[in-house]
Amino acid sequence: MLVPADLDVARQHNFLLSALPEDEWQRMKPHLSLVDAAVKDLVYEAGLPIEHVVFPVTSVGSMLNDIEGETAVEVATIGREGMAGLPVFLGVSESPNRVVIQVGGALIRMTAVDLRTFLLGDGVLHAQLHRYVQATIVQLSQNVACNRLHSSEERAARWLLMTADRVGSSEFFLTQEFLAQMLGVRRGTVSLTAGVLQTAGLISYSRGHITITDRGRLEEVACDCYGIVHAEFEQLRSRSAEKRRQ
Amino acid sequence: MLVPADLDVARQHNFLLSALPEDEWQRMKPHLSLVDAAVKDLVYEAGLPIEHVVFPVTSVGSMLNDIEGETAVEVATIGREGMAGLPVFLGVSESPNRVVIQVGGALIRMTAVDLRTFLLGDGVLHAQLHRYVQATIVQLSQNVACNRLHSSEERAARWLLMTADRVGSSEFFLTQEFLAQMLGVRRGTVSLTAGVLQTAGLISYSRGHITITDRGRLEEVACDCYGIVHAEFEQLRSRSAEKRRQ
DNA sequence: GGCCTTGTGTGCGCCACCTGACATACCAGT
DNA sequence: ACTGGTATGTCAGGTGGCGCACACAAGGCC
Repeated sequence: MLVPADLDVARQHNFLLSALPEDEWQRMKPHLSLVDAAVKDLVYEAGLPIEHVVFPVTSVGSMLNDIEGETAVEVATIGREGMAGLPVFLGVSESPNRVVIQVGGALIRMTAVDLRTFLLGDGVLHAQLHRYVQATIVQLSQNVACNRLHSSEERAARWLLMTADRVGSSEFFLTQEFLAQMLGVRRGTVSLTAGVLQTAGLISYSRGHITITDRGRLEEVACDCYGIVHAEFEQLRSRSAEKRRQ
Repeated sequence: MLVPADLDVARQHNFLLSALPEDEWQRMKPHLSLVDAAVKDLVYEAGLPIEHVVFPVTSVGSMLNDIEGETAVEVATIGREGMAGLPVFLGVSESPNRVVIQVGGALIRMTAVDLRTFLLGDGVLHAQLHRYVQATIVQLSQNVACNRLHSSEERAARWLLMTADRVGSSEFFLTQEFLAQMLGVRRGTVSLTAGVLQTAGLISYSRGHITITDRGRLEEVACDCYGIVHAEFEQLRSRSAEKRRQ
């Protein structure tokens, strides 16, 4: 995943930023910085004031919920369709959740203070973020039901598809240990279900490098939650594209 | 649960509305109607345009997610701390979720169109709703993790406490069948776990009428998710009270 | 009073997943 | 080549909740 040369190139990858009219983008630009993030980098910590908001470019973030005495569980994924740090937009400085980088790559960063002052102007970004909040709520609510009713295999397949969408590639890095945390299951379970998927020829992996080899059949294995959440973000994307053309 | 005489009385029960300055409230009032809702009434359907938004007064709503070929699961609870119909506020006319009345009672209703035009003025309600969206996101993300990691007993205890908070009473109506749907488990499981709680003297129930008899010990049985979500909404409430005093 | 609907108790085989190891394979550094 | 860390495979015992069924009880309606 190559890192874009400058902000203007990077911007094109993020749906929220690419939808902005030129003047709004120019006003924002001085407050942005292009950063290369590595896996496990912390975007913001639970219970502490959020310093920066982040617009993923080629990286992908995970919103995690730490349950006391348990492993963390991923509650939402944040890719180039959105922004990490919604609480800042919503007028709250912190949240009980943590956001970490799940797939390394480029991202655009802005301080929480700058975002707040910028939003007072009340432009297109404000409306875009509203749509994104809605899509996030849909994703979260789908995750609630999915985690309750679907098997670890369905969820694993779904998770792989969603991540592939977000990195824009059918191969990326992730260990079984990591996937286990995302899904909220033991690594042993992942080893088992991933093994089944590999034997069936849907994916192939080795030491953290995973490739989706048969996307069509993987979609069949995944639960409908994938399609529902995908549709929601697809709608967001097309609306952004529309905005851009105006 | 008595139904308030008029809008001004009802307003006092809803945290979002009670936080509004007098002039904003007076502007809103002509567009509101006070309604008495019964259990299982539909607030809005999944996938269809949302006609009304709803501010619960003494009633409680459930945001449900219908999984194909499965029973629905409650993904969020909506009580007098908030509003049903966030998509409208967020600029989207529909969502894949459904909202139904879980505990009957009074609610204040407004058409989606009226809310949209009213919000153009950009007053206190706008800011209040932002805070509420954040609290809702916290609730949802907690539900994701909770549904994955906690036992049906912990979740049942938690759910009872949250509902009691929202109706403002330690007794209310709900059948095992209903609770099973909310928790996303079989009724047999609820019969079992509820039986344990009753034998232990924490609750007592009969044919849909349930009473929390030992709140303290019920809190011990419930998972921490209760405390976390409760704290988030408590913060929202206290901020609303602050606004009102200004 | 007798019906029917609705709410609740309960039983049993079954399976996904947990818990907690231990064993192997691959890679990097020296 | 040796070593230590990391990624993965695997296993055996345990359990929570599923799936499905049947029985019973309490109230509402005729």
